[in-house]
Amino acid sequence: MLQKPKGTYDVYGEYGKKILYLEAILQTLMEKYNYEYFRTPIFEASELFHRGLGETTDIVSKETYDFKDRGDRFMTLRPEGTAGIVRSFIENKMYGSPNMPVKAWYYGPMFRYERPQSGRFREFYQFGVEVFGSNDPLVDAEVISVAVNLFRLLGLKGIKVNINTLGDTESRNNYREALLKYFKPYLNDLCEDCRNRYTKNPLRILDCKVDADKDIMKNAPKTIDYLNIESKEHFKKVQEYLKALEIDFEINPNIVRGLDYYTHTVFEVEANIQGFGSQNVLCGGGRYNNLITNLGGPETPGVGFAIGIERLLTALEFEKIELDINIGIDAYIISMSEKEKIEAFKLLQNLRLNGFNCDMDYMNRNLKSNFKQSERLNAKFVIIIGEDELKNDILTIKNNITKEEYKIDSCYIINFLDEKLGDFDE
RNA sequence: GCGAAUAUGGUGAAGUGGUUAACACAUCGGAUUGUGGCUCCGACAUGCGUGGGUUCGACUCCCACUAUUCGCCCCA
Repeated sequence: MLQKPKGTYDVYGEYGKKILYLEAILQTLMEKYNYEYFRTPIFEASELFHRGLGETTDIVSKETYDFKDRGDRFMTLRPEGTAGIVRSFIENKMYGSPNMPVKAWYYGPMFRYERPQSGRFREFYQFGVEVFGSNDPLVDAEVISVAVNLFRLLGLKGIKVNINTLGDTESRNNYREALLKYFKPYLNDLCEDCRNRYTKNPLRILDCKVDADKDIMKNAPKTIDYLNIESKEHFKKVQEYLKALEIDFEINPNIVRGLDYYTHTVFEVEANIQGFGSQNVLCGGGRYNNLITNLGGPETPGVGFAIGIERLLTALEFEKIELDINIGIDAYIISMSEKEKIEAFKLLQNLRLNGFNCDMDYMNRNLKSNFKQSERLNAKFVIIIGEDELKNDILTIKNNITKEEYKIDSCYIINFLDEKLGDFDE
């Protein structure tokens, strides 16, 4: 049997409704924040991600979907959203826009070649925002607030915001040096992964889970101690603004994030659900003041985050949060025999054009099966057209919940449904 | 890339080295029911992930592969 590729999934049924509902929420939320919708290509020149995310990051070195197109160009399925948006920002010369900052949001599939596990896929969806052009710590706080307010809006409790700062380039480099110097004598005491990280990405040693409890870790230099005055001030302001928005946060010096482009604020938003493990991190992001120049644009500050949609939906399920999705149809039409079918079909279209969600039998079911089908579809009303109905130009309509049955003139059906469906809303 | 578990019909599953692979749900047909939802009767795996091997004989034992799930790494 043909199967879907590893790490992908099909969307249909109830899950499909949830996705559409969530997408609608994202859209209205971003309208409120006055962010602009961006959609960039799903594949880009490989170079974009190599330069954007950093050659040595795991995502680029072992997780990208790469291919050569028929013109021998190296292409990569996007593993994350930021690089593409930044490319678009530069290519469309938005840095010249009079209404800075440019506030962008995006939503779409990302691809990473990884072993799938709970809440992790090879094709997965991310929702994210990016703000370009303002170095104001207020923007850091606003971006965090977008994520937090989305989670609040959906009804997630126990949201935890962890923040840290890497400082500006100078601070970050100083800190990196300090870390290398600090860990050098202890290299043999660290796990194999950490020894690897030492050369590749020393900051990541800090959030190692294996060595987390060792004293070496606890006494390691903290980013906070290596900040220059401006960086310190920036971080202080971010906290101030977060407090102003009544967003609880914790400073976690071990959050360093895996991508090379971060400077200053980095943050993660956790769901804090028991048994959810590493999936708890629903959102990650931070400020990246060097990324735009790395990709060939003018010096422009930026800050953003990404949220994993599959994780978010799984979290909602774990927390037994029901989304307000529309289940069922207003009416299901049954014709007793072939003779009434065309009337049923006409009625079906008429009702649909008048705004009702309805359906009819396409399978020539018998009456019994049709009633079953109406229940499967969660139809509020069943409309029956038989010989009598056809002859007298009336309809038999049954409330599928109260089982009350009515016979009405077919010309009143719209009014009837309008009135009766109103009762359902009360 | 590393580690672990699992793999029987549409679904959930039971099962023994040996002629017909339980059971339940779902589905379909029929009986009954004042137009279905209860009850009753009937149908429904040419096959037990794929390929090898052991055996007189394997769904049941062994090996390989594949897939799924979970964890690690990393990330969202």
